[in-house]
Amino acid sequence: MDDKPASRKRDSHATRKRILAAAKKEFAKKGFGGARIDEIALKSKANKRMIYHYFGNKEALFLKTLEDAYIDIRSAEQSLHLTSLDPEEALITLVKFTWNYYLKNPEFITLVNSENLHKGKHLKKSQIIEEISNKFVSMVGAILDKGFASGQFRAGIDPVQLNITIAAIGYYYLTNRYTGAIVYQRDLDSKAAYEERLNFNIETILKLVRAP
Amino acid sequence: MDDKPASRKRDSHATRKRILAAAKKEFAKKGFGGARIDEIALKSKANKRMIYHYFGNKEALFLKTLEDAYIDIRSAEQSLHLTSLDPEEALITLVKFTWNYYLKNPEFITLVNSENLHKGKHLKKSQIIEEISNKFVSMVGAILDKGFASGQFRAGIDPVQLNITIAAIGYYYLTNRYTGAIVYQRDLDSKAAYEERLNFNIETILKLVRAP
DNA sequence: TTATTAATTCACTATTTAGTTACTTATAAA
DNA sequence: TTTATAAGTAACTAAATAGTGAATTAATAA
Repeated sequence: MDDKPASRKRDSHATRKRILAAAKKEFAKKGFGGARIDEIALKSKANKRMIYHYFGNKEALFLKTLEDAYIDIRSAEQSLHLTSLDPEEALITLVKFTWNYYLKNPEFITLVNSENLHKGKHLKKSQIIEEISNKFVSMVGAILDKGFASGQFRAGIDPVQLNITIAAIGYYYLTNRYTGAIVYQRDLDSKAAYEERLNFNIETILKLVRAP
Repeated sequence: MDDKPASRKRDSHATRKRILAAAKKEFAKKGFGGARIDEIALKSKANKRMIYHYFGNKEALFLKTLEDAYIDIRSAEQSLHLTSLDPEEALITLVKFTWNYYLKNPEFITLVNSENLHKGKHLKKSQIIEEISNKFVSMVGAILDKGFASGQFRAGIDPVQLNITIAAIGYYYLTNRYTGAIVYQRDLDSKAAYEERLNFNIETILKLVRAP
């Protein structure tokens, strides 16, 4: 009758996953310094000892959490297959994707912020990040080349600066929407506000790249 | 002869200032959660008890630190007297100022990041922020109006979105330059890199506002 | 069945932490 | 000089914190 085995009482894979999921939330919510290992143990329903058993210490756990976050966004970007689109359409898609990814994965932003607060000391130790980032930059470079060849884009646009700008205009708005709402005395956190900002961002990028 | 009084052994004003200066550094370096009151006491050469005497608790000290940071940048902006400049020149000046302020006051960025991690809970309690921010937004609005009247700028640009964008393209680059250097495998932290980015940012803003 | 391996738990520690109690002492006004 | 006020200090606490030693127990291979 019951073809599912009784839920395993010992499952290192599942335990690791639960720990990483809880760590992502905790680090994202409170930053590296504010995050508590005891809280991660509690939320993951793992014994605290297991965190040290699998990940070593708080810093190594943070690095693994951060690596996973980068792997997730980069593989999502790859699956957009932007190079097969019309160049302008490709950039619009990228701006939209970036915005929506940040919006739906707020942990990504706060993890990266926390890592930058520590001047990249954890990520520097990572083996995997450079590889997955390379593909991404060259993809945007290819879009720019294609757009220049077709006469849609102007020449000499640096793909790294463009990438940074695409990230910046979404990332900054979302990460700073709480102080922004106070400073600008405007609701920046509603569906309508999100839509307005995304349209503004698309316009910004298109005006930046279009041939005169 | 000696018209300066011998340095007072009791000087509440000086002590408050030393505490605030140390708090700014400590909160900026480690975030709210990572900052340590004992460290602030040590660095300010004040007794820890004085911190609680003058500021109440860690959260209130953080709010005061943050308020001072906002007051500083807003008053510096006011003294640019942008509205008396040619509109395009005014925007270029603002982009340059914003960039250089962030560059020379890295604490501002990390304090604001930390506050946003906590969803603005401290700044919400502030009385003073809204007042000083109002002036700023209307100043940029006035520049845009003037530029439209002269035919230099296009119509319908939202000053709040423009402000956010001007901040974003500088802020994001600088706050994320450590992970950025790893991801993009490029030195983002040199004088040449700064200059390149600032020029790119000026270009971005001008292309965004210029009349077609 | 037995031995081995590894997942898991429990109880613990040394240190750090925000915040406090109770005190001393310099300053300035009356 | 006296006295009130406020600046400053020392010693403390209760709770939290990252990290550990050692035992227990479930799964698996021999």
